[in-house]
Amino acid sequence: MATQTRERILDATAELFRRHGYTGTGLKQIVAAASAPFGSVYHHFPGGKEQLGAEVVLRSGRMYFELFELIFDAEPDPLEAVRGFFLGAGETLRVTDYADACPIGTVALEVASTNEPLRLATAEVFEDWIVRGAARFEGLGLEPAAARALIIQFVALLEGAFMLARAAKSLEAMERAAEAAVALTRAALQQSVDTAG
Amino acid sequence: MATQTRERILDATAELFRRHGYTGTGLKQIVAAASAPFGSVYHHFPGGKEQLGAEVVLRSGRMYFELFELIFDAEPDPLEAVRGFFLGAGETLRVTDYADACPIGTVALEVASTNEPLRLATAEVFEDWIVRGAARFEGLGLEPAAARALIIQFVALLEGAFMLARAAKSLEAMERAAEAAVALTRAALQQSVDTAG
DNA sequence: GTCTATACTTTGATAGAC
DNA sequence: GTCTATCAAAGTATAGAC
Repeated sequence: MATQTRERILDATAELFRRHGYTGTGLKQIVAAASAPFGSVYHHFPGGKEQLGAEVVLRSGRMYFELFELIFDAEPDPLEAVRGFFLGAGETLRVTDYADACPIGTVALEVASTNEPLRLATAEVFEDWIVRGAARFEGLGLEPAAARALIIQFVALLEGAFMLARAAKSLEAMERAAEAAVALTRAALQQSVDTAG
Repeated sequence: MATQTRERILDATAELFRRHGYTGTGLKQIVAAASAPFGSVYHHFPGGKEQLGAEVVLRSGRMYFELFELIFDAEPDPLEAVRGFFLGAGETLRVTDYADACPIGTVALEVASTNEPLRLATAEVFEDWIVRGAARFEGLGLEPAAARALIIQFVALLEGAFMLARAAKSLEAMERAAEAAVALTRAALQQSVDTAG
């Protein structure tokens, strides 16, 4: 079915983007990994590689935020949820030999100055994470500005830790990032209690 | 002179890596930007693009750490130095229309799973920053483990903030990263005083 | 030794057979 | 509508003129 081919192409592209980035991933590589004929890329994505890339970025962004929500729904203690999210990302990294990190981060740095439609797609994903993540922290009593600041610091720590961990093939940076995120969250929650009280 | 050509090639490559990344930068693009004949790349870098890339990564790593030391030598208050370093990086980003970030970060994510010599070069740079940065914080009274943790968190925050800032073409993430770095530093210094006292 | 011309591969994209 | 054959351009690398 056509939809299945489309799905396979999107999945294969996301996988390849994580390992090789946007410019490092060829359309021929993609159709080979998706077991699809070459022409099907342009059938399903008339805009070519750029359109396919943008859809993969947006789709991956949604999937990662769902994972974030899953963990925060399951863990009542926000500090433990924060720790669990970072260490879970680290565990995925480790079991895939430090290959499966965030497909958006790599693409974001590559295209920021060269491909405006794709830059906008990465910016949209990050802003969506920030807005929806901030809403969660507001639910814990944080002021809007404090909640937004905290989630921005999370994303920066997470993406930076992905970079360091993949380069070193070590979880050390992810563990230190987890500790920083927990400390920042604890301080923000404490601050909100002090202000309210 | 031969050395000048070599320098021009290294400078041009570093500049292009920041904007287009490793796979996105072609050798033809490099020699054009450096006003050098094509053959001179292989004359000065017999290992081709890979050797050139590794040298650029190591060289850029040294330059960025020198900048870090310059700022920390000039500012006696460590909290102000931390803030100044992050905001200075943000200012450079802004005046270059969010193009001139860290040439190592982009390359690091691209090559982590595809080019082992280059991955090792990026890992070497990050580890060098961490070791030498930690030495500075130990000088302020931090335990070795605490100093190492703090500088790792800095680098993660900085690289992550570069990513978010370039995607959004906004300094917001860099400003929040600066605040996080200052807060983490303040807490670490306080902790070391408490322990010593 | 500096540089030019070229070889060979792979890229994104398209036209047209079936 | 699915897929194959092919395009022009750009990629890295090399051979050889001067």
